[in-house]
Amino acid sequence: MNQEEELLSQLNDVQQRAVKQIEGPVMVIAGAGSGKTRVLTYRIAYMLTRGISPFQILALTFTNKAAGEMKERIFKLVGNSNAKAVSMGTFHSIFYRIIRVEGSRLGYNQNLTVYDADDTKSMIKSIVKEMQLDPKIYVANYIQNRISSAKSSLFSEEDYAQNPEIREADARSGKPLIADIFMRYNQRLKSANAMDFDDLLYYMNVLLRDYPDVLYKYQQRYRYILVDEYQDTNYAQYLIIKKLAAAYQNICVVGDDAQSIYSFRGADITNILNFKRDYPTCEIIKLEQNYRSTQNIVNAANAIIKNNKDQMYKEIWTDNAEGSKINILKTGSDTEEAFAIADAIFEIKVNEQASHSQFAILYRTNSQSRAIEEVLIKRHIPYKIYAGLSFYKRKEIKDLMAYFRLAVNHYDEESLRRVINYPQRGIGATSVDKLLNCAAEHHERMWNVLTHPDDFNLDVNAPTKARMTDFAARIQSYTALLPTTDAFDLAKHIAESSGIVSALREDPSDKDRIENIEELLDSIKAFTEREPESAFNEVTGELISTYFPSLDHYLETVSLLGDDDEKDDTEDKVKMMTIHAAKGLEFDYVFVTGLEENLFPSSLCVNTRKELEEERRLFYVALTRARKRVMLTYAETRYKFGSLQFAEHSRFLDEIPEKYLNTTRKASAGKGSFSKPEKPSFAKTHSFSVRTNPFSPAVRPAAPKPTVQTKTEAELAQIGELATFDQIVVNKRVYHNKFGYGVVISTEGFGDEKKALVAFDTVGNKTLMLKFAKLIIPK
DNA sequence: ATGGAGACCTTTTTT
DNA sequence: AGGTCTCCAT
Repeated sequence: MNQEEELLSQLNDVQQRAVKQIEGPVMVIAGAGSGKTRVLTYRIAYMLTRGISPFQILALTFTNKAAGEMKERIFKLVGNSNAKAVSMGTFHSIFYRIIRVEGSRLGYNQNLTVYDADDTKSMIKSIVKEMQLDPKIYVANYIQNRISSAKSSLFSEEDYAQNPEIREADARSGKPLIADIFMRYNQRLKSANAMDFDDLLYYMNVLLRDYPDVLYKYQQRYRYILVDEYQDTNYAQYLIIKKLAAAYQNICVVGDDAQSIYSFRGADITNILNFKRDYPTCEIIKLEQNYRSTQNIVNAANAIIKNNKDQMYKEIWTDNAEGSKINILKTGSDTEEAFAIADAIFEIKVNEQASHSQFAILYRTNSQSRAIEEVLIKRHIPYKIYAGLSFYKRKEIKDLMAYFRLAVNHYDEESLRRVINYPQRGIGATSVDKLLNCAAEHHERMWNVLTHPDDFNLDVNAPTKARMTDFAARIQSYTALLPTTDAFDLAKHIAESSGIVSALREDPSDKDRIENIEELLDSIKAFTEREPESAFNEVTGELISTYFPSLDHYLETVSLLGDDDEKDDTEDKVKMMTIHAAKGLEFDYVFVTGLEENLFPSSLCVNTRKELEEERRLFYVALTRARKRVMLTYAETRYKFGSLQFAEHSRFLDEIPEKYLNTTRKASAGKGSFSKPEKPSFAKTHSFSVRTNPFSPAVRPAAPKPTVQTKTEAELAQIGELATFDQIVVNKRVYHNKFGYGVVISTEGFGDEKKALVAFDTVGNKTLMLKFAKLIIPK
């Protein structure tokens, strides 16, 4: 067999079609677990074996991880040398490279800095302050969102300011000045020689729109274009692809409309739904065979997604075994939910000889992880939370990187403001403010005022001025070292001479931070030693022989990196993450937790059909992560923002046909540790009551009517029996003659000294001395 | 200038 | 509950 035949022999018929159709527009609808990555990588490998130049191939992904994995797999198929020259990466990283080459046309210079969400947020805050607006009305997050959505839809700041709908919407929301903020925001970015993430896409569009030679160049260069996760593209991405592909029309998009879960970030599902309209001659190939999950899981997931109106027809099926039915596990509280999960993990581990690493616990929101984490610790179950704070977002890392950035780009004001007095060097807030105002008055960059204070009559005292000059000189000394000192040596030099490390050494509690800095330096070391990933001239494809691993190159590669999330599969740990984070991954045993109304679906996403359908797709994604088994859990009570909330089970649970479930959903009386004999509970009587109005401020489900008047002995007897001290345990539902219904949160002490903290539905938390408080256990 | 106490605000988030 | 931000007291 030749290489080509060998590649094809490893694919099913439909996959082969998707791989072989390399000319013309192709859309591959890849159901969950249908071998999407396989098709993409084999397609590229196939093109290479057919003699297509790797320089002509552009493969776009959403995550660095996806790009990395694909690269690795292609290397394995066709060898390093050929595959390396394929332009494969995230939208942002590929366009960032092009913008660095072409940026002078946009008024940017080579040392372009990319501002991350933290940078832009702090910039917005500072603009709001500068404009003397109320930061409680002009909330940074909100403004950030408005600007980001605008840019993703290719609205310039003028478009934004002039669009009547936008003006009206902003006026109605009491924030008529967002357009002005937007304008200043862009001015600041430009003056800082910086772009935000959205700009990388926005300006790429500008280049292709306004410079026909640029359009022509990249159309000629990228004759074969592949796009992963096409359902997640926003308008800016969509249009770039469309323009680049216009000349040769060799465009292959791969995606699954059923797994579109990022519309809140501007992803536009209509891009995939309208592909046929954009490319009437396109071939549509559906990968419908699922290789991942059992029949039960596939069928249940199909049944769920059928409830969505916006979708492309497809019939996902599998040859795999029927498999276990799905378990639904109802518990009294978030803590009980966690214990039930721990029990189930233990049981499955024993019964099916599974290892911890085969389990994943998924949730809608990160905040749900804590209760689970606490219990897993108690039960000595090793776990790893994939979440939240990226390494690069840690304060000490950002601080040090700010020095790096400033050394490369003196106009990077966010970095300048961050480190001008860190570590403390006697340039306090007042002085910085003076510097800022002075720069603003003269329409000058902060850096220029800093280095020439007298030219601008900067009003600070002589010692402060000297400290400022010192600081600038220090940064300049770093800049001078850039061309000759490699990234690691310079980074190390900066870490030490800037005083960051010594400042951290002073406080023993900062030991972790020092370790993080060491870790960063290690990774920079690895960068300097690594063979350059793309030492090609982006335009000509020429090999660049004079590549030097400098700190500015390091910043270029790292500025678009999320977390390295060493997905150490070797570690035998249960994995915990949000469902969003789980997309694209698979596990043998999957717990989907918190299946409660207002949590999943989220209370913020049930107002429109589109929102609800996205939540449903999210549920679909969650289910289809599992190879062998799915366990769905929900709790009747849960702490939310510190207070106890009652919950109904999620409507999604009702959408799973009974035949795929292990137990009847109302009374989980089956065997196995998931099921608990159902005790008379609050939820049983109330969980099917009328849904609460999502618009009403009281999100919590209807609680029993507050008892204003105290009741007689006889009436109390109707409610339940007087509790003994022993019966008062955590999560127990109780009734108090004055405070009404509540749930025990914690207890303390024993016998006559025993106290209980009770969360009452109407009057909040009370600590009660049990020998005085006559608590009743409701029937 | 700096730190501690209170007020405030909470989704998901590939880049 | 917990993290972040602001403001006031030192």
